[in-house]
Amino acid sequence: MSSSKTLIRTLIKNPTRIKSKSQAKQLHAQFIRTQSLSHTSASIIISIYTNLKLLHEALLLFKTLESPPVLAWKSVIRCFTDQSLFFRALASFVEMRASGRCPDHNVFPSVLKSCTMMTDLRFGESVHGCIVRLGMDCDLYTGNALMNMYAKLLGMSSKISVGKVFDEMPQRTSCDDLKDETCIMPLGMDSVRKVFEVLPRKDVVSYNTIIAGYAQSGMYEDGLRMVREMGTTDLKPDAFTLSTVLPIFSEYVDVIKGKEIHGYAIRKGIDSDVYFGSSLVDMYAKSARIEDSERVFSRLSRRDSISWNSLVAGYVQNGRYNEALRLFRQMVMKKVRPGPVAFSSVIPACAHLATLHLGKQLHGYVLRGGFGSNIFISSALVDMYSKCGNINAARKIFDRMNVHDEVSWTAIIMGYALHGYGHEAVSLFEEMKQQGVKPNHVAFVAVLTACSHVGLVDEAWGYFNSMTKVYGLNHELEHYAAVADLLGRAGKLEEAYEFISKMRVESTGSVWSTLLSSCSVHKNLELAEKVAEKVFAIDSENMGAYVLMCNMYASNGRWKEMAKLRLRMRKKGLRKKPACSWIEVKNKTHGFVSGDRSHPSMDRINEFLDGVMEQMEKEGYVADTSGVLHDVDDEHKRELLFGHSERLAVAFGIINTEPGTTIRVTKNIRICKDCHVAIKYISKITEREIIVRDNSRFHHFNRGNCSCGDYW
DNA sequence: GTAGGGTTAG
Repeated sequence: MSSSKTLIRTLIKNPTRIKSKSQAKQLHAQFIRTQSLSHTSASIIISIYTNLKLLHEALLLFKTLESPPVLAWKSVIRCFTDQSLFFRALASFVEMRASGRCPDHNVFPSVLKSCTMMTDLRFGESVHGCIVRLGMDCDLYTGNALMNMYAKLLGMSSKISVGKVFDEMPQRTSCDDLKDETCIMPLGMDSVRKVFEVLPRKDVVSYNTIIAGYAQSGMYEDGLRMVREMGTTDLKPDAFTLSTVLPIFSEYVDVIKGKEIHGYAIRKGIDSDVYFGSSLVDMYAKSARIEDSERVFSRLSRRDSISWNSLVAGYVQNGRYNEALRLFRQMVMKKVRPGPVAFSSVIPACAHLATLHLGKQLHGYVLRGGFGSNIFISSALVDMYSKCGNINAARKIFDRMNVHDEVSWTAIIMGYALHGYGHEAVSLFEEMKQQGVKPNHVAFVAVLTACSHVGLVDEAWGYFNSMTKVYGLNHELEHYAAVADLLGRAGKLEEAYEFISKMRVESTGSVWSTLLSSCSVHKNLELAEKVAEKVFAIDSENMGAYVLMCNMYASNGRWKEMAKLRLRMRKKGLRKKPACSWIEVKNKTHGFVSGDRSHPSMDRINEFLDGVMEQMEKEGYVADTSGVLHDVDDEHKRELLFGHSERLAVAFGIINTEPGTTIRVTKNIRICKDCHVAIKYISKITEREIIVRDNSRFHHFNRGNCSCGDYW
């Protein structure tokens, strides 16, 4: 190497010439040996150390400088930012200003990034003031960083910490120009737009930043407008642009536009990008094209935890719960660590499948991973425990949460509603409002469902009307359905019929079939026939309606009508979905199909049922065969009843668990009336708490009673 | 200096 002065001159021009860590250390040693380590040369070495990520060495050398020049300051600030030590980066910036050094345009991108990461908008605004005063608001990199900061911080206004950095700064009085600077900025994306317009030259990053800002604040049309504007310049969309734009089409469920982007990405060779790949998997899944998601996922050259989770979440969104769990397991086996988002995606799969043991396992993972206080996960857990039949565990998690939002409130309210504790649900709804949390559409579905399950007609009307009058929410199909259900259950069948006929949204087969089942409960065959025609007019293949009508004809002895209806079913190729129930015993799920005697424990089950039957009859049980739709004699009907899947599952549970263990059974269709009576007796005779989840709610059987109060 | 996946209902 030539003389130190020449070396310095060469390095100032191109400090990246030093490529290895040992080279940098050698250079440093050489300067010390020749006693030529001036302020300038030290700064250059600091900057070289920073480039090579030698944080410790850079800081040590920095500390030896009495009055560090700008180059040294900016290296150190960048160093801290790169190492995610954002507070220290900002503290250094304040110290630098206090020492009278004037920052150059290389300093601000790091400083602004630190403000963004510290979520301190006030500090960021004062830095912006500083930038304007130094005339650096036209600098491309600085402007891009400013846009990013405003987009992130103004978009999350409820979560930002105002002036946190200043308050913690020990020497804050020595930096007056920062402290007093307050920019009065317009809110939200307007600030970003303003910065964007000031920039004399824009690059791809400028466009990407503003597009992402619009996309993340839900201003999709403005985002897409910027993409078009970008097209009129000679700047071309890159991987960043595309992975920002695709989620807009997921939101719009516009698979045509999404596919166009996919095609463009293939032509540009961007389709293998991990970020873009995850957006693509998500876009196809949200457009109900899960096979396309699978195809994209299988072709990804590299997969990180987000790309895995995009497909897991996609499966859940499309109701493919077992596949979601399978993929999640596969991901863990491949040593890809699931983050908090992965848990909040996969836990709902357990909720839908009612697999308590898997849900509990995931809960364990969550706690070990330190995600116990994540509000998304906690809400999902509340829902999972309640759907798996354990409302007490759900309540415990709810009570331990630090903050409750409308989603967590709704989860617990819906939980109580489904378990038949309608009054508790209604009072929680009131508590939510009291605490200033505004109920949304789903919260109203929950509270109306609660009213419906316990027959709170007046309260339900109050809530239904308050939606539009107090909260400015539209009535959606689900709200109409809940009220119609409520009227029907309460026996106000004609009123319910009128209500559905006058709904302001298009009715569906399911709304009418809810009323149909009320007609069946209240034995109103005449109205049922009218309602059934409504159902078939909308949905001619509605199995539930066929079965209900067949049942009603059967219980009225109208075998001819029943046969006609069955013929109609057969012509359409419809087959009755077999009733099945399942139960978890020792972490294994056992399924039972009505009338199927193939389970290996069948002999023991029958032996148990025969024994318990004797006692039941002593206590006054009489088989209610009215629900059996077969045209056979009563003795045969009784036998058919005893083969019902829920009864088999309950019996299996009792003979395979310790005395006193709670029995949890899940059934795919509504629990049968006679089984409901029988299980009440069984709970009393065996002294067991038995919880049956059917397709609409939970029944807690205890000491001969059921939580539904026989109102379901 | 820029990007992707999440909770409640149906």
